[in-house]
Amino acid sequence: MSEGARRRRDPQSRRREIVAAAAELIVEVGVGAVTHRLIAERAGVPLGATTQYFTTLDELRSEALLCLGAEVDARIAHIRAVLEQHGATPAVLTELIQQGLADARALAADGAVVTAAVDDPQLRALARRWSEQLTGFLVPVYGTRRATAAAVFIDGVLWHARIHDEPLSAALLEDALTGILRPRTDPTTTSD
Amino acid sequence: MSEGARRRRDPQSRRREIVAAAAELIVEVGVGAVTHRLIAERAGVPLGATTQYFTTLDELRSEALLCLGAEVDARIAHIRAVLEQHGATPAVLTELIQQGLADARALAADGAVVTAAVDDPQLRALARRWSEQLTGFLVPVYGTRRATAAAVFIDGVLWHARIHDEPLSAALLEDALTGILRPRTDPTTTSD
Amino acid sequence: MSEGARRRRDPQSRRREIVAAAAELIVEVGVGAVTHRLIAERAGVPLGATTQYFTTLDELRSEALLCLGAEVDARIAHIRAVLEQHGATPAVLTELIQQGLADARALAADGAVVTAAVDDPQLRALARRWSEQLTGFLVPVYGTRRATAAAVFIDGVLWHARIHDEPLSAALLEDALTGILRPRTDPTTTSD
Amino acid sequence: MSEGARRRRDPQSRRREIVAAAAELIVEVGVGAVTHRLIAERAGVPLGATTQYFTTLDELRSEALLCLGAEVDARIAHIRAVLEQHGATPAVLTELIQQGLADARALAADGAVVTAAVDDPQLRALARRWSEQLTGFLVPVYGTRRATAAAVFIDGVLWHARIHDEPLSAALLEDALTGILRPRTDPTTTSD
DNA sequence: TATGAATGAGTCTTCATTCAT
DNA sequence: GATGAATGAAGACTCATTCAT
Repeated sequence: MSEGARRRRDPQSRRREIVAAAAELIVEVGVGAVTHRLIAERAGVPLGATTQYFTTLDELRSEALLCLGAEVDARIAHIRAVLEQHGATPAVLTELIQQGLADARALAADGAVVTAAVDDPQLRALARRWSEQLTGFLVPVYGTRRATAAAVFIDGVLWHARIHDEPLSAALLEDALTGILRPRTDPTTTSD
Repeated sequence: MSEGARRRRDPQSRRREIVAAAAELIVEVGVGAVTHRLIAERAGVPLGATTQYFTTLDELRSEALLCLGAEVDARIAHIRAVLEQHGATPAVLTELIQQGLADARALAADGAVVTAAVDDPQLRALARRWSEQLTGFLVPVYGTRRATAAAVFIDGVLWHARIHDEPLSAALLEDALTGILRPRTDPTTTSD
Repeated sequence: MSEGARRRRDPQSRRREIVAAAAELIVEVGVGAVTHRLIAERAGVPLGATTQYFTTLDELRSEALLCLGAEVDARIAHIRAVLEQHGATPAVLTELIQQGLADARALAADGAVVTAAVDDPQLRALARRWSEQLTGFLVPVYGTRRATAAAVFIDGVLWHARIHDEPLSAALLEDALTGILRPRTDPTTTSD
Repeated sequence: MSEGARRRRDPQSRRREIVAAAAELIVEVGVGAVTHRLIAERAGVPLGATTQYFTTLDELRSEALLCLGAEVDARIAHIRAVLEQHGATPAVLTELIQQGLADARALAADGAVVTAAVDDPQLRALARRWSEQLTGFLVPVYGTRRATAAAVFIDGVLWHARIHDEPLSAALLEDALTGILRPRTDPTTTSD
């Protein structure tokens, strides 16, 4: 009847809220520091709710990481749209990177997923998706090799941002991407 | 005499063993998962020994991270030597990267330091040293901008290796580095 | 069902039992010697229960001390009632003191509070309450100065009892109180 | 040869220093908070020295408490001298009390002894000495009963000072002592 | 003899997980 | 089903005491 009661009738959304809270916390405090209590408080649900929907904290953590992976997908969708509309030129990529760097939360979220993936084989596929998809957008234009190299460089840029205070300049980014993506003069090795 | 006998008294090396055990564990399970118990077991010392030499687990962790940092320095010294002897060409860099990727332990150690640095301001300087030094070697030849870009790319390569099973090909690395480090045709922006 | 069965769920009274156990122990072994384990054992609850209800041992200690303070208040209420009914004469006070001395547990409890208060500024107010209230009852009859002096003397009597085996005689108490509370012959300093 | 060597040749004085350090610490942090390490640091001796001279921490603590008792004796000697020279009048006693209250360290030291004595039967005799001796000085003049009452009052004054910020006035002290020590008008109960 | 390293018992505290209500 | 109380296993840390050197 009341709002509280209404909410209680929707286990599905409560579950989602818990996962979302866990995901937030993973980004904020690291995957190893999330606890049932922390999650319950953040989600605004009783402690028991966090064990009701998830057999194990580990399971909840995994689902939260999956949720962060979904966020990555959302950001990739945006990138794909921009690349399709404006073309995958170094200038456009540079602009996209700079937008990405400006979103500290997203940067931290991606970092958390990758960090967790290093130690957890199950997460590796998730962590790879970001660069795989980005590579996928670039392959039709530049071929697998250069596309991969560009994605690798962009990953390097993101890690640079996580441990430096000064961001890399647009000029640096664009120059490097231009160099990476330029056609080879030797036609025997053009793309693969 | 009996099994309860105290261990030999050699504080210096015991301390070193504990730090080494902690460093190993940081690399293996991540900086947030090391505990006194784990370290004591790995080092083969009683639990109390890990608290005798270090006021705080945090202090022990820091020292272990410093120890990993020293390893990084050792690797950098090797890189510098090679670059000075053979020249900092894309081919030589590629060869060095591939050597680096072959040492899974070193790769994981560097990753652990960087990962820890993301959340700990005190470690950021340590984590930056690797790319700063590498950049420093390249600056005299390529200028700051391209040197930095190359270092960023190489960091990207290392992160790629941490979450992929198949390594990047030498051709990809060399092509990309060649592109990143090539002289600009536009003389107004050559180096900085 | 089996021996591993959880205890009944009655948080309120369980909390009270823990505080009561802590209070008992403070009286018995001193505020500095109470530990979670000791309290848990005395209260007949598992160790974890003592930390579930109180964030900190300090918090538990405070609550126990408060609880002892409440006992003091109860005794004071009794004293007030007697004084109001029979008048605050030396004879009545002497009788009350002797009743107080007969209750070894109460004597020890008051001592524990005062002892703890010496080192802990937050407890000082609590420790002062006893003599302040007693003084308050006497002020209307004898004025602040003599009332305070009488309370101070009575405190001395209680401390005497804590470290002596033989109690002070009623005659001694009554004589001293008579002397302390007698009207001054010099009218210039009568009461204040 | 050096000063350090000379000191090492005098185990007796080193022992004394350790006991003195322990006594200081008991007064400062309470009898339950002294540790070997704390004592060693305060005394400026190596940790091992504190276990070399005393089988047990408890033994060291006891000796330190004895040492505090000796300090009490020294203060009593002073009091005796003053009382013998100026007479044990309320005015002289008041002056002495006020001197005593001004020495916060001594006040704390006496308190520590009494507090420890409450829980430790072995110390009770020590704790009683102060008031017994004071009583002894007054008995020849006032008789046992009034002398005891005065000593009890003075103890009350000292405890008052330990938990109040404002000291009792000289007028209050002198009035009370005058009342306690005055000759009884009824000759049947004069002294005992 | 003097020192301080070695050890393990014990302290507070946090939590995952279970399960009574 | 939903809640949060219950429990015990760790975790970090401190220290008395022992004993090699």
